[in-house]
Amino acid sequence: MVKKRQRITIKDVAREAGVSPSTVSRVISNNPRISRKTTENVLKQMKRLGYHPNAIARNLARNSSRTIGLIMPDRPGEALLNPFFPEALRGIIKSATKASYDILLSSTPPGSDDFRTVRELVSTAKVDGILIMTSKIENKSTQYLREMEFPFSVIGSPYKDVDDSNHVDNDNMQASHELTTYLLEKGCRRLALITGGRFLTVTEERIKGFKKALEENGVDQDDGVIFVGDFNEETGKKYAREIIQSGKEFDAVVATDDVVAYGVVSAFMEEGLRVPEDIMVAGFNNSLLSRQCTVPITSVEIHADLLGAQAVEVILENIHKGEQQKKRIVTHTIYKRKSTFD
Amino acid sequence: MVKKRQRITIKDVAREAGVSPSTVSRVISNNPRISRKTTENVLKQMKRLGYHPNAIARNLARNSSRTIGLIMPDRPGEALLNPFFPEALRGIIKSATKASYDILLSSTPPGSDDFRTVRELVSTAKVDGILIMTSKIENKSTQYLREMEFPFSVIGSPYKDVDDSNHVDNDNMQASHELTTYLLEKGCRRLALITGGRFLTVTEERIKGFKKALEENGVDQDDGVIFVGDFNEETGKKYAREIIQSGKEFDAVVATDDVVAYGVVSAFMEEGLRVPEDIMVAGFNNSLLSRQCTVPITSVEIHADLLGAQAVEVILENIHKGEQQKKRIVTHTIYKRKSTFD
DNA sequence: CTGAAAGCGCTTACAG
DNA sequence: CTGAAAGCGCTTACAG
Repeated sequence: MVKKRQRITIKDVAREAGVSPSTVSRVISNNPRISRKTTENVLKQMKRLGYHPNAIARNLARNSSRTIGLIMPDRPGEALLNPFFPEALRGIIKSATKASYDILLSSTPPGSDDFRTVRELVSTAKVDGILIMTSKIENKSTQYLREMEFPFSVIGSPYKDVDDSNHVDNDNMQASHELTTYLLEKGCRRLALITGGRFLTVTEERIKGFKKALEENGVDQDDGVIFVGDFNEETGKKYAREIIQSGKEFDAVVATDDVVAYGVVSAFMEEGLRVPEDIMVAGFNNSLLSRQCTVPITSVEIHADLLGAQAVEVILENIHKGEQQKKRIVTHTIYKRKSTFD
Repeated sequence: MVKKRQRITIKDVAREAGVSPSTVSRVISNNPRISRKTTENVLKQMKRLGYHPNAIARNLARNSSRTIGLIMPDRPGEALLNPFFPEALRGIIKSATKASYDILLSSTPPGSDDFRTVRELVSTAKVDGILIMTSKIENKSTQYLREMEFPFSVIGSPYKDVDDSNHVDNDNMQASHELTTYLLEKGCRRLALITGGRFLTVTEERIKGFKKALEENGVDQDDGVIFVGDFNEETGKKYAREIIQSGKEFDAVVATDDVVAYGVVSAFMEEGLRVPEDIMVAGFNNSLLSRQCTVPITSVEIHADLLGAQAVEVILENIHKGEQQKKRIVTHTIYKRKSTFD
């Protein structure tokens, strides 16, 4: 058995300092009504005894945990490998730390789902707020949290046309619009867009931006073709081949993730097409891959770390002011590279 | 303000079920001494009232948090981008979930250090065990945890020749030995090894394995040159150029991380060398990059997810049996690819 | 400026 | 098989 060290409590400090536990407690929480002399004396004893307040007892008494629960992407396997995740995590930790909040990585058991985890976190009082990293259009969890008036925020856009409080996202329509416009300005006229699943809000937004740019530039909608796939290399390769075989002489491909764009470039090169000379390619997320592959790929940086940091701040405001925050937008940046002649 | 929902407590359930709070508590914890009839009745009331035990109160009473504190790599910025991290995290979460433990991502404020975070976690009783993801040779934190007899484990090898309890690692010497032997069997005779900093145990181990393989195959030690650098592409490029300029006709390079190996390959190709025809290259970590770059790179898979999962189990055994576990070894696998003619 | 007391919501020996 | 009581280590109105 682990040796039971005798925990030093507030009572021990009180006894040694010759004051009451209440006073010690007030010193801990910097209550200004305690005299300077008493404060110093108590602090001295705390130090001498090596006292540290027990967070759990404090949480119980205060009815708050100073902890934010993190709901990770559904399929951690894949999602964790996307650099978006660690970058967002970094922002989350940074913001939480600044406010002295901890992050609880709660565990969704296999066979279970997010919603269950969310309810569990709320009902057991383990956390003061919940940060959801998925961004499906449908979301029982956010509905539930809203009903319970429990502080939360979502990275991405959880629902369409319903309500847009408590989430943090890029302006995906605008980003897609800018990227497409940039390609049109480069002279491209037949563009393909490869997206993720249509159940993702981000997909819908990027399609809108893509179409809008075509329209504004007088490009026939039929020359803007949309392919729906997954966030992996295979999707890129598959559609690249389709694009070649279509015989429609595309001159640009926009992919919704760099790994997809990478697959597109690879397949083109295998088939003897040159990027960017024969066809331009651009992606999203500005990942390591987009920077380091043979033909560096133009890509939209979405600033995942800021998304994470802002999401935490939304929760904190929700906790402290009880406000359901409006949607917060994080800026994006297009990094222009060789795959589009830059 | 957030609406204060009246929390349903054990007392409410007790009242409705016509029993004492003690009995309800026993039902919650599946105490077998409670009669079947009482149990059913209590469960029914719990359900009817929507009761969920308060984890914080429970933790205080039990003097345990059922939470494991995770100490992330020092410089989260860089480290989080290494795929090792998310993969290990996945294993950690999986193992913790299975045992119904939560993970606390504790925040090391900037300007502070790991050790401080560790002490804070221990002294505030926020966690029952600590998992350290860094693996320096020197480590105040592990010393401290050992002295306090506080359950912990480390991924990697924290110290040399001192004590080897409570950590989980690959057999880095063996892995390096195997990889080197494989290259020697391919006919290579002048090998370069590019490592990370010498303060890392993994560096020392891989150097040992490298040298041992050379020795066993009667290759002159002078033909096995060691370069010390960082875990990035630049290191690879820099030493690749040195290798070319040395005029020593190297025929293989082993890099301690795929991103370094990638830099090596890039620089060689820029200089007109062919990989693998002119020189072979191999790396460690079997990252996406090693699989997806133009010349796929032979790499050692270290199974980061298993390292994470095992690290959690070591902590759990430490918590429950009080045993300082011996070192646990996780297997590795060499993936042979084009960069070494496979 | 400080203390006595009640309370946060559980658990668990002890007694029956 | 079940209950009354004490306790986990804090916080915080209330009173002075």
